[in-house]
Amino acid sequence: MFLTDYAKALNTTGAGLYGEPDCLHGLFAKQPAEYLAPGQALFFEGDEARHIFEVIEGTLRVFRIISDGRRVITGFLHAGDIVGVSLRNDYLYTAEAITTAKIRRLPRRQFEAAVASSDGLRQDVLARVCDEMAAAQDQMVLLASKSAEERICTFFQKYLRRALSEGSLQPVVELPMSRQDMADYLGLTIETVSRTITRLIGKGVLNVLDPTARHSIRIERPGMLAQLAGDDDDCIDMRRDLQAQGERRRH
Amino acid sequence: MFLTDYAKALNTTGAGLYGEPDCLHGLFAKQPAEYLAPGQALFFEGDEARHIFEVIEGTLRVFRIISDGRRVITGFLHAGDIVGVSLRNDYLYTAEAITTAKIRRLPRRQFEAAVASSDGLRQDVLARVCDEMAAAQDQMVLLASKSAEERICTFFQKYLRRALSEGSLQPVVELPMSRQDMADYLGLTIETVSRTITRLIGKGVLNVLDPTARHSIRIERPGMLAQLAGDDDDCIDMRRDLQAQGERRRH
DNA sequence: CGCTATTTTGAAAGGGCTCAAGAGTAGTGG
DNA sequence: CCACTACTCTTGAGCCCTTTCAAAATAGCG
Repeated sequence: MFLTDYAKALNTTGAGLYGEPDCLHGLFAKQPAEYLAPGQALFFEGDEARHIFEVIEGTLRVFRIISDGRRVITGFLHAGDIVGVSLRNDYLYTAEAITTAKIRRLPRRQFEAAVASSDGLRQDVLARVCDEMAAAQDQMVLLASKSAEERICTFFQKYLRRALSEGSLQPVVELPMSRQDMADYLGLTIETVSRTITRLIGKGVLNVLDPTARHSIRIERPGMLAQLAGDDDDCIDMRRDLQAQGERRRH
Repeated sequence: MFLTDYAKALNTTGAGLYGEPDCLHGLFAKQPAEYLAPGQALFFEGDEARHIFEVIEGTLRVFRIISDGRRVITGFLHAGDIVGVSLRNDYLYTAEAITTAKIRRLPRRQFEAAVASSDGLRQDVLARVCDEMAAAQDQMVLLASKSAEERICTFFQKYLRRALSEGSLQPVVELPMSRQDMADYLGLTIETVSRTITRLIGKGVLNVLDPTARHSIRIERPGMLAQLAGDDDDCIDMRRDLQAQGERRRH
């Protein structure tokens, strides 16, 4: 069975035999698509991590349930994301569809065989793991030090950037997730999220397009949003100085 | 020059030629040791990530300075830890010695060549990256949802586990870092850290061994510490039920 | 149109933060 | 040996932001 799997991996992924692009997307391209209904889980925390998944369409939330029953969302998955790479035996979290989602899956062994046999795939995997770690770091900084307003603005700014980089001509972010999802992701309560957004509307920073569609938000003042997000990069200049000070102090 | 590096990598690491153990530690073993004084930086956030490091002795803090000048510590490094793997072009954070530290370094290219040529090394790298992601997840959960007391207890518990697994016969944790370091790591202020520890001493959970050495802490009631840390695992049973409920609710 | 789920809004309480001062601990040099 | 200084840590009081609890408003859906 092991050998069969391995052979299949070599056949379907080709390891370069078919001249496929050396990227992960190509690996999944030939797998059948699967669909998840909103609220349906892709896998559960604690389950044996048998597959790696690529998200083709839709959005998923990745979360853990803690002892008091609350939910902590550690990230969202969007089209193009791969989930399950940086895991060992078991899934560390549950992944659940927010919208209807289209995904493809690959058995772990098959995935690993393909990656082991291709430099290009290895680089792609490494790059994605690096991005994942960078995102985790940013989230730690956000949770450790930012106010509710800064968290919300950082969140919107991230989605605004995504929308613009995907060619959107208008500064409008479509948020598939609920206010509760945002709260669980940002380490806040739903009330604080709601209140903060109301306050941002009051300041003229953003606006809800249509009361009917509270998930579409137009950013009226992107510059102000960036400021309120509170990670101005003009502090980089200060860092060396601060650290130099620290060293001087210590000696 | 590229070829030289690559050849050197193959020579020194052997890719199995010399039968070295297929682990990362072996990769670094032949590099010269370097020493860092307390407070000295190993590298700075934003620097080009030219090397991978292994910590041989001592403790380092890994942190970022945010725009308002505060410091967010995202982790500590101890003997046996490798730093710099899950990075791309630049270091995302500064790494700085807390105690005198002994480290070894390997040029990035050399490291990558060695890893590319050895299945064993690849597995080791993957395992470490997985651990790093798991730790980041745990930290996000801690920062998003735990009270000051829970954070402190979680922190002590982690160090207690480490001490016991390293063969310590007494429930004593030696904390090389300052209260300020703990605060910046746990997303609290130094005052809150201090007050919380005082309160825990009052409850009889722990004790500071010697006023002279405030960094040595004896855990008087490990069980109570675990409870107060607030991540009882008896909630796993509930998770399925809760999630099943969620699905029922949605349909 | 009526029901349910989600979101918003309000008032009160609490936990951690800020500001400020005090205590304990090296390290230095007379 | 002790005064002096610098630094870390502790303790105290008041305040502010977020949470909690409660209810109203709005949206989604059969």
